Amino acid sequence: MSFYITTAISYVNAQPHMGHAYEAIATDVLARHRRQRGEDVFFLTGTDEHGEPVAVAAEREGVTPRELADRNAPRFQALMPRLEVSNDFFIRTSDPEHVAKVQEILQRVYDNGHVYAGTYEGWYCPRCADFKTEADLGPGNTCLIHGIALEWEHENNWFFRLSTFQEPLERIYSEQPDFVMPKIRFNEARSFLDQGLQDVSLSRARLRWGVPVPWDPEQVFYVWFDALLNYVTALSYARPGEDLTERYWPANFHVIGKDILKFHAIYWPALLMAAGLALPEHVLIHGFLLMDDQKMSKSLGNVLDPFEAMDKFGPDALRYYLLRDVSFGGDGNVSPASFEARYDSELANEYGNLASRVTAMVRRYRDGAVPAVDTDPKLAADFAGLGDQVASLLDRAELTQALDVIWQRVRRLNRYVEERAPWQLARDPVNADALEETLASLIEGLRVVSVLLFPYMPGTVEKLLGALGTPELSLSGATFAEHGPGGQVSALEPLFPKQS
RNA sequence: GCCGGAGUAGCUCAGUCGGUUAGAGCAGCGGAAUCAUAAUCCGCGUGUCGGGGGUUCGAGUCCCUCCUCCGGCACCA
Repeated sequence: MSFYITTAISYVNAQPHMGHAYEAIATDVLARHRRQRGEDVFFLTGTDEHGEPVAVAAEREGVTPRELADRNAPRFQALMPRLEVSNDFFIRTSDPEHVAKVQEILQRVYDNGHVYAGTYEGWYCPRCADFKTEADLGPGNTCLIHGIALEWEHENNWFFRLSTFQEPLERIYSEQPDFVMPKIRFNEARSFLDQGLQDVSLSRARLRWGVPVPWDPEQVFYVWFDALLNYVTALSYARPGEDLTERYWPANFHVIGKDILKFHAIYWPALLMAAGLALPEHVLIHGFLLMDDQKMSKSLGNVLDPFEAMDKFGPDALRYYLLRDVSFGGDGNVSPASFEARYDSELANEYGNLASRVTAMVRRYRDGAVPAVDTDPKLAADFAGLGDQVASLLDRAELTQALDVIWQRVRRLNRYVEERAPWQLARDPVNADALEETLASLIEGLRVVSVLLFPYMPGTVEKLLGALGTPELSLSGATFAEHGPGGQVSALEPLFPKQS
């Protein structure tokens, strides 16, 4: 069974920030979870490099657009391993293979009769070399950037017949209520659709930085059409000498931010239909990370810096925090203070310390040998069905809820330690059976929660499972066994050392 | 203006098909324990569930209305 998941591709006119990290992490959790299920996963991310804003930013800095892209794209690429993000390929839309494939697919759209020559009219700023939208007009139709009067100009463009896909799209929205998730975004997309679709321009005549239109080399494609197609083109060249398109297309999930909903929920399926390609199963929209209820922005200064956070606490702590503290799908506040509070109380005290105390007791009372005895059915009952529950929540992209049900078991295990008080049982050999049942049950419980936590905190979990001598990561193994695993526990450094 | 969300304990939020004394975490106060990263566990909440009205045996949960906040409403990546 194949599973293809993508993030949006990042625009290279700026630096990576927390929003990019957040999306990549969330997508990675879903990808790793599916691998745990034994599915054939392909996970794509990358950079979007063409278009006006890159050309403008490059000119401002006195470099070519390609130089700017070549400088910034590696920063996004380097972010992935630092975040422990397990993407299978990193696409750059300036890749020649992508460019050729975009031309091939859009030529097909043209041949299929979905493109026509038209004229775009609007307010044009000669300094910006760009048309302005209604929202960008200064008083008296002036340019907000340059303050000069705009000119009403027109440009010959190629147009995409988006309007002809009104009914097909309506059918998708009535037949697939989970095409766009969560529900609120689905409704937003549908209400957009209900207002009626108009054709959109497919090309730009005044811009050189883009994919040339094959039937009219004087123009380049509007960057969104070039960018969206990355999800398909990447499969054709990600593995040299192999075309993965048959194996993975259509995508199961496109994970994106709510700001680009329209392009993915309306334009993208229409474009795919025009090209005769299958549609993705789900478009999954996440919210924004806020600071003091405002959208994070560098100019405000007080941001939670992902690099700083990782330097101090490690990538797993950041991954955990973002998916734990912000209910996935909605907007949420993040701050250095709440990050450190979660780190101390949950990662260090609850999970990290649980691992420390349990492994220490096995080493202290049984020389590290995990008793191969039956586990406590009372504790096992509290783990019944957990793996299935997590899988079912993650099927619905409920990343925060899934993490919560796992975490309830972390807390359960700390309670169990107190209930059984192994240090008291250890004082009298008459309690040896009870002690061994307790230790075996705790090790088993710790193993199960850790396997389930793997998608969220891969590095930490691998370290812990290694110390437990049970490195198996498959989801089917995340079942609380009736019999303790036996084996040998080795020494374990604190998983999340206290920082202060 | 139209459409869609949200308004629940000091803070952050959960509350599925309307049903027993409205929940969790954090913070605070008190206690137990000592295996562990001084980490854990237990106990402690008289909340106008935004205001008002209605339906119902019964509403945070449905309907109406009002108030406040946020988002979408077409070619910015």
